[in-house]
Amino acid sequence: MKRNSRLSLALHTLGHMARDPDRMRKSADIAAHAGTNPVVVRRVLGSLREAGLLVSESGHAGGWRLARAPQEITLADVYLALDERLVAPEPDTQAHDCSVELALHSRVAKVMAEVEQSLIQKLSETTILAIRGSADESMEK
Amino acid sequence: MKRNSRLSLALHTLGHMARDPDRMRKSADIAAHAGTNPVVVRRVLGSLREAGLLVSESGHAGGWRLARAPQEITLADVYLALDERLVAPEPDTQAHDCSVELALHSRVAKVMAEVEQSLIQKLSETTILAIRGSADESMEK
DNA sequence: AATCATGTAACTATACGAGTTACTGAAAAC
DNA sequence: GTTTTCAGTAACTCGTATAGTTACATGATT
Repeated sequence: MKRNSRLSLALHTLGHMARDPDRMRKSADIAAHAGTNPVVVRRVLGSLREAGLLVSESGHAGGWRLARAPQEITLADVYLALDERLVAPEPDTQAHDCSVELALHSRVAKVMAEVEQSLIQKLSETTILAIRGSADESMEK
Repeated sequence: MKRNSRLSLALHTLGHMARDPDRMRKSADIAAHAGTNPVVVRRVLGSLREAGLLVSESGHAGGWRLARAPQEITLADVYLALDERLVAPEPDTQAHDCSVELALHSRVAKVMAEVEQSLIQKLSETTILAIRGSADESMEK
């Protein structure tokens, strides 16, 4: 894996879950399908659980499941749950003793905030139920 | 420094240059003002030179200067010159054997491309001449 | 020729995220 | 109640990206 992999993994997994919301999925199976590690899956899905998108259970019949109907979960929900902001939080550069830097920061921050809002708006227009291909094959047992 | 520092450094420097376009600035002075290293400055400004935004000269009266009028240079020009794309190029994940992943990729890529265009559009509305604070103090000799 | 700037290669340091191992705890099966 | 099977999590390794640094070559001016 490389970059943006958390969001990719999350959306990919929820895309599958949307098709069969009642089925419990083990992190090991999800990891195998996504080509990664069960611990990585639990970490990412753990964030989604904290955001109220998923529920998890231990034990024999344990695993992961959607916490609500797939048409009630948008790509924006997932994006926000992962707390991955497009714009770097601008590490509050020390001692703004330069007026140019101050003016620059405020201008760029404004543009970035607008773009971020625009992204969230666009993502909110698609639900995970709408993410699907033409055929249903792998991972569907 | 940390992340996004190339763009910050570039914009910051051009913001200063816009006020006094004819003055030559040495990478050492720019680095001192920005709190970084002369080689780093030359690397970043070198990209801007390749994009036709700056010119550089060697020798005694050498240094860096704007290649054209500051009102003819927008933040978008700088952003594009650095070739830093907001959206990760989606590393063309191997073997799309999963329809969900395919559908997901095309949908997300479309949104990201739109957002990227939106960002460039917004950045193009501000010139480096417009980036200025109220007072003019440091680095202005 | 001496000086002073950029240009650049090569290396180090650091930060971050994915991946991995190894455990604990909970719930169901037996 | 013991075993099995899952999630939860800490702690570590590893790969990679980028800033920073050192060193030196090249070019222009004095």
